[in-house]
Amino acid sequence: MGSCQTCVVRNRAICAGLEPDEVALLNDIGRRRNLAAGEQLLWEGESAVLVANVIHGVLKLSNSLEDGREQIVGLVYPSDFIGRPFGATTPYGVEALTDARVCVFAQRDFDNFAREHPRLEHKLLERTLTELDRTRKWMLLLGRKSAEERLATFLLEISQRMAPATCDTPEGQSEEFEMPFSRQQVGDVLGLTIETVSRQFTKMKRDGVIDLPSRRSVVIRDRMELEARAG
Amino acid sequence: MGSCQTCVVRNRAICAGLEPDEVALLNDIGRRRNLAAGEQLLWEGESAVLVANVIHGVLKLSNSLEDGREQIVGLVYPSDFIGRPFGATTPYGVEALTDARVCVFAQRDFDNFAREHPRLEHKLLERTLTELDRTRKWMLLLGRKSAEERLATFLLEISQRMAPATCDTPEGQSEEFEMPFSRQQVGDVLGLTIETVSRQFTKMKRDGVIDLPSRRSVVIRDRMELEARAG
DNA sequence: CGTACTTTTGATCACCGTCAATAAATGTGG
DNA sequence: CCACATTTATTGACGGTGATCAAAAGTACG
Repeated sequence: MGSCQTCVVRNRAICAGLEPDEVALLNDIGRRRNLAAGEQLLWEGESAVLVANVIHGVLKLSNSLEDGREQIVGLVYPSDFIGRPFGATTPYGVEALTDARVCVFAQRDFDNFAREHPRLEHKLLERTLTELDRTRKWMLLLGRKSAEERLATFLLEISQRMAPATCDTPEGQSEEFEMPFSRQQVGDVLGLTIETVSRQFTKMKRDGVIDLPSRRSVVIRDRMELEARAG
Repeated sequence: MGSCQTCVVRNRAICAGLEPDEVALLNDIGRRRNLAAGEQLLWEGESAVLVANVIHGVLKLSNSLEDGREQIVGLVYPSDFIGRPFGATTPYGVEALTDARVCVFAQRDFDNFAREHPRLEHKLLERTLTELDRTRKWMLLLGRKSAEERLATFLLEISQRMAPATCDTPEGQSEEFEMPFSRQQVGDVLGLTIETVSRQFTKMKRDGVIDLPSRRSVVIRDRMELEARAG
């Protein structure tokens, strides 16, 4: 079923930089799991039983209100970490947006391993700090940007995130990509309704900033203009 | 000028749980600094030169757009940690909302100390994970809640945060407190304009949910109703 | 007491949400 | 492979919430 030695994300995930014997130990306590698109891995508020690393696929982290309003609070890509170590409850739901493959650990096992391996904790700390920065930048979008600015910002962001999936360059941006999101999910990321998202897509296409060859594919025709519209 | 041994937040800040000799070392690399209300400690985008712990006072973390729109992305209270360890640039501005006292460290010194003291890194990791959870919960507010729900949620939150300042109980909530925020700053936290904030305050007062004895003081008259309005 | 700042209140408007209908894409069974 | 059902996205009409602009009231401070 695969091991850490052959893992495709071993150089980018938190496991990177561990000694071979440490990797072997981590291999023992983790196991691989496949998720179908739409399958839920963790539920908001449940006790925190497991953590995981993404091997491939895209997942969403979301918070909801009782009346059904939902906000996606994070998107998770290959090599990203999922879950809440050292905590009692999972603070958000986790659901696969595409078919995905993850490397899961019982939270207890992972916590113990982490405490004994400062190198791993350090990696996790750096990752968490980066994620906090990203999340706070997103708050500016949610609190202060218009619908057009939100969609433009979002398209620029995923054009970067989707790029490494196709080629091996760590940083880059592709002018043409498939979104792993439905319109509803784009709305849930941006704090907008599906109708507003659709109208903004149409407007940008009409203005020649982007092209929409199919439902979920986007072509950036004028990146400068898109950046200008991102606010 | 004060030392770690006599520090009022020593049992709650990241220093908690360190051995006496470790505390002494930390004492050597840090220094105290007083900030006047409105004084800026860090600027968004500048190189990350220092980190700090709050001893007393309240500070804001904020992101801005070129055109002046601002979003407060975090509020920092006594014993909280400020700054971006292990990073090149400070991702947000930090400004004192009240007169404040902080314990500052050169980022280099702090990073080195942290790497050599896993106990400290672990504390920092737990703190960062908790902060990330709190931040993500706030995204639901910014993305999906109405103005009334936002203000109600905010008042409930600060009634909790302000409580420990007056008494020694770690967890609690006071029905009467002074806000360290102007109306503009409340707006910057909630992603609303000052006028909308003011109108919502007036409405809640008119409805008997809260009372506003003075500019910055709030009395919660009907906590149940306030919770109902928080969504 | 006068000046400057903050907050409140009012009037108006625009953006985005809501509700509804249509269109397009996807899936299913004969 | 096509008819049909279902899901997803687009488009339209309309209304409400919150932003904007403007003025008045309240507060702080010399």
